Amino acid sequence: MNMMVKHYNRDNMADLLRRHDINPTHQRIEIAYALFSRQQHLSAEQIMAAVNDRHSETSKATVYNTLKLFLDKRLIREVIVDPSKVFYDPNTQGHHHFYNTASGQLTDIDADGISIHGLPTLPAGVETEGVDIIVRIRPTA
Amino acid sequence: MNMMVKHYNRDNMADLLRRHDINPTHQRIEIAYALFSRQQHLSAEQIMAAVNDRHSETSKATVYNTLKLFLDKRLIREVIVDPSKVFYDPNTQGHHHFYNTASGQLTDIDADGISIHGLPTLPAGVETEGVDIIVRIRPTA
DNA sequence: TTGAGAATTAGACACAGTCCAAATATTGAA
DNA sequence: TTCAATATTTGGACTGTGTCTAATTCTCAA
Repeated sequence: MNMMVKHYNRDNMADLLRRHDINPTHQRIEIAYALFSRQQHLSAEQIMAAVNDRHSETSKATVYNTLKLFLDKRLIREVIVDPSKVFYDPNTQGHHHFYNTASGQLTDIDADGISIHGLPTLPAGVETEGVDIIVRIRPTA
Repeated sequence: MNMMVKHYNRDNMADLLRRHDINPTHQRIEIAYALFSRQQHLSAEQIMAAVNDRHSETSKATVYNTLKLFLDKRLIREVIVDPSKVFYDPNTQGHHHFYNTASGQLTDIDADGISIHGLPTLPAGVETEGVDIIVRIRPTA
């Protein structure tokens, strides 16, 4: 559990970026802030809207470039559950998801206390990047 | 385990469709046959290519309509691991996936012998549609 | 101050998937 | 068999994510 940071502001965003080997530019700070201050799953489109709330400041290309950079530096995760768009998740701690296929609603499941038994050994030459459990749910029939 | 059907041909495809409350048209039989005879994960584009191998017979709209119908009737499953396209899976038996994020390779993991402990209870008014485990792997660093 | 590398940008582009109204096929009642 | 109602398929325009590129702007060390 990351108990250290209780409150996110633009200053500790810069520190966070530096710690992940990312040059903290204005745009990168805004994008990180959008994700970390909300602690939610956001799509690229939602992030762009959040960042350009008042004045248009950050281009679509930069949003996508930056999200890819953050992924690369392991600052955020991708959540791929919706066939039409990717969600970006500021929580890189182990956790899983409920996904309501009717509403598109995505909810965290804390990984603490969850265990999986019986997974086969990995093929040679590869390592595990992560294990995602997605519990797909729907309104009771 | 579905031990009954060992070999798939267009005739038992029609039966299979009827059993799932699907009117077996030419196009639907071809699409079902493409998936079930291969027993693989295919994208819509791959299915269209398979079905229109010799002569162009089935339109893009029909491929998408039909896949949606098959999903609805629980004849096939969607596998959502690739941000750019959906895969369709003729295997609706419980199973999970290795997903190689570098190559896009998708491999089945039989669900037999795999158990998950500690999942929280479901929110009210919903039921589980399925539990997917995706083990994301990458070439060793 | 300068210039080289890093970052950002607008906008064209790619492409999976959707939508629609017209055409075609199927069915069943008479 | 015929006809009309219904179900299905179709081409093609369209949407919305996400990518690419060449030009611009920023940063910072010398």
